[in-house]
Amino acid sequence: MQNEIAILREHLADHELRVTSQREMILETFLKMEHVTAEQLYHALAKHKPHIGLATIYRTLNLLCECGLAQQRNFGTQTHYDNISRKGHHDHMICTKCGTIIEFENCDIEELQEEVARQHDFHITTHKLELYGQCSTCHG
Amino acid sequence: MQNEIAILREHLADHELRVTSQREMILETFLKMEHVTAEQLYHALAKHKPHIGLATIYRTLNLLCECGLAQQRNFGTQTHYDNISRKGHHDHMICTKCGTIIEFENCDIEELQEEVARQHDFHITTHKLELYGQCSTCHG
DNA sequence: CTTTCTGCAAAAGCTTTGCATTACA
DNA sequence: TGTAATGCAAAGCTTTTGCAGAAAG
Repeated sequence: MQNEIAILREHLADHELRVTSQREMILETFLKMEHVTAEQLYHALAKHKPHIGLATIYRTLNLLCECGLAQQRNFGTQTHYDNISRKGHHDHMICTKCGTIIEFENCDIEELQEEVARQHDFHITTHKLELYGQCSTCHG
Repeated sequence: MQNEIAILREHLADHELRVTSQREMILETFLKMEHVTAEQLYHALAKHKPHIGLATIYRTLNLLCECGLAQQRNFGTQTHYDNISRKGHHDHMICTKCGTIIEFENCDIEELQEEVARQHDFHITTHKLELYGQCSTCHG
């Protein structure tokens, strides 16, 4: 966690932006949760003093994406934000019945992605893989 | 194309919905385009008589998703709709510099996805894979 | 002290919905 | 001739933006 805060601070310094208690508090809470929405963060921080507005949450989440700590995902109607620094890249299975989200990682798939990219002379910087279907409790 | 119209008609019949000139016209235009937005379809059909409203486009695109002819994708801010019946499933590389979208298909990746799903006792019904980066003309 | 940040409220986009009219079956 | 579909406009949601006051450097 100290590491992530350092990354954020460095990014802020590089862009002549300021370290604020809100930004650090949002990052701290973000790191404790998984594929979170802005709304969820807002509620998680509701008791915080001083009060943190939704606009600040969005602004800070965009900052986190810029410095490589977070990545946006569009599962349903709302945008989810994923921590990609600590756990490394991972992908998702989404149960379309109960909404459960299972995270997984697979190096072989990533390897094949690189191969496909090479065939098209394309340089991958990031990717998103989502499997939709039914989880074990939902397909009887 | 006759095939897709048949699929739509069957879906409509099964659900006691009606065949209309708008629905068939929207499907016909949809099949001619790639990863299209509702807005783009609306403009493509602007000259059509009678005039087709944006709400009808959205309603019909949702129908096409329900009967397996289309799939939603969230590339940027707008939702794109993909034809998944004729070409089978395919995935995308998106150039973050120029916005070019390259389509590809890779059976080996799909094979590995099934394997990962089996490990988690998960049944895949559909998936989305997007590779972000720079295309050949953008990475010098 | 200057410039950035914040919270609030208003605005902006995309998509959905309500309703009167039109059109399918 | 009854029910569903359409077009329009209004509403709904999520996200962004403008602005005056607060805070960082």
